[in-house]
Amino acid sequence: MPRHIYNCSEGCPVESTLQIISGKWKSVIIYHLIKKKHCRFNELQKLMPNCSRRMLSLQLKELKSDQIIDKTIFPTVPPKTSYQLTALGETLTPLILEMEKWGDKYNQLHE
Amino acid sequence: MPRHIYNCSEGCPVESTLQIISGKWKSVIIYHLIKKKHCRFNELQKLMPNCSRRMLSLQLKELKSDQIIDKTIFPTVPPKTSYQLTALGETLTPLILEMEKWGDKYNQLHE
DNA sequence: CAGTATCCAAGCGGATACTG
DNA sequence: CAGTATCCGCTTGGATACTG
Repeated sequence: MPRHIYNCSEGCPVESTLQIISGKWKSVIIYHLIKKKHCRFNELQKLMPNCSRRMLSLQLKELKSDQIIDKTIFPTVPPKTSYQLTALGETLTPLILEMEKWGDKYNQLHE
Repeated sequence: MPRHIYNCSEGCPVESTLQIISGKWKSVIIYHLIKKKHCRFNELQKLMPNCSRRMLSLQLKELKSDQIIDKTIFPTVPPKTSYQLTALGETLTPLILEMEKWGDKYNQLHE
């Protein structure tokens, strides 16, 4: 899987950030994990009706490999999982909340 | 051109923000326009060596149609253009600077 | 419940050549 | 200089079916 979308030209830290959160649904996932602290797989799905199960799975996997989120598996029947932010992931909170703020204002303008 | 990537589920303003800035190079363009106030086409190209002329053109066009940037054309020979943020575009500054900040810290961790 | 595997279509995006 | 037009390969991502 190609993870070198941006070559991160020196002098542009924004590209480094994009490297981590620019996946189609990543910042939305992080947003929901900020709000709810932890979420199960199907719970996330309901919060993001336009994201397919396949895509959700892929995005979660990349976020995990970038150490932004953690996954806890409870070996029960039926199986149960829980996704939550890591310490690194939590440092994205101010950024994601800025996205929320801007989106709110933008929606006010356009309704 | 399909602009309805996200259906902007109610309750998730982050999706609205993504609708505007999630293009592959958009936040990088905005970042440079924040820093330099105005930029010419080739100037932006040099700042973003990994973005092709074609992509740069497309992203600028979308940002303009979303009223995030403006374009001034000087009818000289050779032709000269200048891109700058609109008032709406400037409201993205806190968000983009958060991206810069996070990228900076992330780069420090990983070098 | 929480995923993975396979298949396949659409469109993203690079390379190249051309224009005002 | 500042783009646009055309071609085309490759990835993205949906649909569907299957698994522990």
